[in-house]
This record gives sequence, C-alpha cells and structure tokens, in this order.
Amino acid sequence: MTQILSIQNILKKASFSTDMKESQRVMWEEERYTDGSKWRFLEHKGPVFAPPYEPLPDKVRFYYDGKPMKLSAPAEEVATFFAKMLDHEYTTKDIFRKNFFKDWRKEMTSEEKSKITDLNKCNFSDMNEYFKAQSEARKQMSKEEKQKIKEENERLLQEYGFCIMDNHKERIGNFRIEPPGLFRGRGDHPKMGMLKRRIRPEDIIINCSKDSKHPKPPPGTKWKEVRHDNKVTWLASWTENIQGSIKYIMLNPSSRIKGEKDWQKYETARRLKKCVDRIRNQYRDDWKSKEMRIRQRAVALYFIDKLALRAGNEKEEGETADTVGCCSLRVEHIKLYPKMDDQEYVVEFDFLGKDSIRYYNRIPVEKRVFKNLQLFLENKQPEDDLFDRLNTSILNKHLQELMDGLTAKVFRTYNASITLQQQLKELTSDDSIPAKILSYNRANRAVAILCNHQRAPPKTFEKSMQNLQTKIDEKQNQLSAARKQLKAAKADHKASHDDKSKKAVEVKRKAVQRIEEQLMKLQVQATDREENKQIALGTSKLNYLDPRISVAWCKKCDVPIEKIYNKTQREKFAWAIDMAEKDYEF
DNA sequence: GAATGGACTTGAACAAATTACG
DNA sequence: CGTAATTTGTTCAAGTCCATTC
Repeated sequence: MTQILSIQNILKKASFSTDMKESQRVMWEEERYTDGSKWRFLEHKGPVFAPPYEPLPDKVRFYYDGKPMKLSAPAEEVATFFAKMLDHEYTTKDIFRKNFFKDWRKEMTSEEKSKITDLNKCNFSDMNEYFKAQSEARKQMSKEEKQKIKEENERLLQEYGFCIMDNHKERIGNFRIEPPGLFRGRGDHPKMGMLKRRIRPEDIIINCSKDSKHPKPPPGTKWKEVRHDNKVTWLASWTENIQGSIKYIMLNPSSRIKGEKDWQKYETARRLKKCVDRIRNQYRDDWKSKEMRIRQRAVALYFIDKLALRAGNEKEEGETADTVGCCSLRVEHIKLYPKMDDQEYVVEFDFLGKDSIRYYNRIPVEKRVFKNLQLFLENKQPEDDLFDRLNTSILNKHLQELMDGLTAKVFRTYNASITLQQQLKELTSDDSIPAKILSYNRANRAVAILCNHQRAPPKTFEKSMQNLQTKIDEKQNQLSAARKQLKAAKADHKASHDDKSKKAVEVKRKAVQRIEEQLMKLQVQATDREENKQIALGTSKLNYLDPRISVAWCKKCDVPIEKIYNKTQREKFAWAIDMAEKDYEF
C-alpha cells in the first residue's frame, strides 16, 4: 500500500501530460486512483472476429497419393493453413508436420481419416499455387479497388478501434481476434504446427463498465461472459488452446493507461540509479558470504547488472522451447577459462534466451566471481542448474528489500537508459545533422548490443550494401569532376576578371560544396548500415530507453524530434516530448 | 515454498505502406 | 511512372512478475 501511495504522489507532482489543456490535465490527475482500480468508466464495441472460412473453388485440387480428393470444409480449411506455408521452413520440420497432421486428422470426417494416413502422400501444391495467384491478384488490383479496401479498413478502425476510458477516447491496440491457423512457435518448440482454433463470441469475456453501452455479440451468438472489473486494463479476453494461456485486447501505447505505466517504469529505474552503488557494494560483499544461497544470489545479480541478462523464470518442460535466463542458467551454458589470451578469469556464455535468440559472450569477471562459479559447478552434470539455490522469486524478494519496486528487469531498463545517456554525451559531435543522427544510432546500438537485440540480416543486405557503395563511387567521381570545373572557372576568372566569370566561380563552388555534403551523407549511411547488420534497434528504443533522454538530446543538439521518433513513436512518447527540457538528466 | 493462473511487457517476424530510384 | 528498397505498422509468441491456493 505504501508503494502504491508513493507512486500516486509521484504522479501528482510531476504534472504528467501530453498536449492536453491544463483543465484536462487536472482531470487526469483526479482520475488516478489509490485503491488499485484502473478506470471508472469503460465503453467499447467489442472485438472484430476473423472472417469465416471461404471454401476453395472446385478447380483447386488437393491430391492424396497422386489422386485428386475433395475435402470436407473443416478438413479443407486446416489443409489451407498448411498449403499457405509450403514455402516456409516450418513445413519441413518433423515436429511441425507431426503436430499438424495429428490436429488435422481431428478435423477430418471418418472417411477422410481412414483414407488420409500419411502426410507425405499429401500434395498441397495446387492449393499453394492458388493462394500465390490470389496474393498476386491482390497486388495487381486497380487503384480504385485498393482504395475501397483501405476505406473499409478505416471504417472498421473508426468503429471498433477506439474505446472510451474515463473521459478520453483511446486507441485500442489489437481489436481484431487472432484468426485460426497453425501455431508458429519460435526455436525448437514442441507444439509448432498444432492447430490454433477459431475463436468464437462464446469464447470471449468482455470487460467494460456497468453503466456503459455493452458491446453486442454478432447476431445469433453470445459472449462467454460480460464482467465489470476495473482492477484490470483489458477490454476482452479469451483462452488460447495451444498453451491454455489467456489472450487480451488492450489499449494502444499512446493511451493514458499505457503511458503512465511506461513513465512509472522509468521513474523506478531512476530510483535505482540513486542506490545502485549501494546495491553493487552489497552484492560484492555477498560474494564472500558463508551461505551458498547468498553467494549464488549475488553472482546472479552481478550478471543481471553487468550483462543485462533477463531474470530467467522456470518453464514447464516439454511445453515450450528450451530457453533460459539468468536464474535458470545450466552448467552446460557457461565455460570457465582461468586464462584466455591476455585476460584472466574469463566466462564464456552460450545459451538460447528469449525467442531462442542465442546469447554468446566472453567476459572477464572478478576473481571472486570466478571462484564462486567454480564452486557452483562442483559435482554437477551439464544439465544441472548453475544456481541451484536460486530462482526469480527468491531474487526478486531480495531486490524488493533493497529498494521499493525493484525487480530484475529494472536493471535492464536502468542499464539501457544510463548507457544511452552516457554514449550520447561521449559520441555527439557538433557536426552536421546526419552526423549527429549517426551518433544517436551508435548510442542506441550500444544499448541494443548490451541487451542482445538481434535480427536476421536482411535478405538483400549484401546487395543493398553494394548498391550504396556504387552510389558512393559515383558521387566521388562527380566530386572530382566538379572540383576540376571549379579550378577551371577560377583560372578563367583570373584571366578575364569579369563579373560573369566571377559568378561562374561561385556557382561551381556551391556545386562542389553540395556534392561534398551528399557524399558525406552517403558515407555516413553506409557506416550506419554496416554496423547495424545484425542489430535491431527498435526494441530498445521502444521498451528500454527513457524517451526523455532522447527528447532532451534533440533539444540540446537542435535535431528535430522527427529524425529520432516516427509518428507512432511520437504518439507513444507524447508524455516525454511534452515533459523533458534540454537539461533533463535520467 | 511449489504450483498455478492472470495481467501485463517485451520481442522478432512478417505484412503493408511509403519512399527512392532507374 | 512502375518497381525495388526501406520504413512503418501489425501480429502474436514469449517473457516478467505478482497473487492465490494448497
């Protein structure tokens, strides 16, 4: 309770606002509650369901064992899910095929079931061609047809894409129900290929306020339930059939409820900044503890702090891909090197983290940490837990005692934001705007590397790099040509000393200058792109970097905010754009 | 405490829209 | 102007963390 109250007080003091009028801002402040409720009034139109299945035209055939076969509608629908994915690597994977086939058979009639017994004898290529042709046809549609679709989408957005929460019209994040399809788990997921069933109104729980106009279910259907729970922020939910977890319809990041939460997150990280030295001293001390659980806790916290690792909750074995975070690291995920090249006490990490993204890092650690790790590894098998006396619950309980509201993920936020701030200070030159933006991207990149935000190198990367290089070469040729011309013009002017030739010199000088700038811009672009090959900047920008740092930097360096944040990002960070001055310190 | 459920944030992949280019 | 490259937006899976129950 004290925690909630203190947050409320912070909210009140800091005049949280976007581009609202003063009167509205006061209203916002009055709308914040101390009892854990999230809203007083909530009205919306309910979700938009996936369009019903449209059977294939008869000419599109499915072949079993070389012979055409007409499928019942339910079996055909599931078959189309597979047919659409034929070019995808998924359909070559054993688990995917096995899971798909098992679930597909459940949708078959008994005749189909007895006939179709081997997926390898199924030929979906005709269906696959059909869908390719369809999407090609969609691309070839006339301007008018495309415009019509766009207008229909816009109408749907206007009708279902917004809700009223308290006194504001807010954008909904995901108002469409997920369509049925084949589950695409990441990495080695044991459930990949399973059928994600179609969601019906009878599966949906609606959440809205009692005194609002309740959303109407589609004709002839009913909601599973209509409830009025203002302790939560979601508008609708349903239970998904793959993991049995709940999915939600929630508001867009631009909404008050998400913005305030985001702001709180950064305020918590700033509070960590004030006491991080104390906490670091504490865990360094704990490396010497006579209790094993405390040493483990302290080493794990060191990793979370230094390497920005995720907490690492336990996962149910066999239900998901085998991935780990800090607390769930196993012996097989680290290697210890007392000496490596010219460094001492090197730890090599190699494991699959969230989304089965590989984390690989070699890092020298302090001797005490190294000795502790050796101790933790004693008498263990590769598949044993590295921190056998620790889990995220224990760790977070400890962190809560060190600072109000502190959890493992706050370190990620804190280290990301503080790194951006430091890097911006270090890297920013008083150069041209493109050079400043390169500096910003480099600072952003340092954070993305810290957080291990990777992306698959774009398919066309090599080619686009080459194209850019060609352009640079061309520009260089242009430049030397322009310089020659300038020289000639100067000589001409020296000879004639007339106004006309003087003007010509000026014109040529300008031309050289322009080309130099263009060349510079291209070179900067090439550097930026090369450095960004496998790094994804978006995730840290959206989730880890206190936007006020970026806003302040833009103001200080005279960089228009539009160069850093696009429209959506400006909407999400409206509160920060409004709040931060050029001297803002994280 | 361990297991489970629930709510919410984070994350890469993919699709659509927009911009750059020949 | 049409096409290709790039950026922006959407999707939905996969985490974190907290509350509840036994």
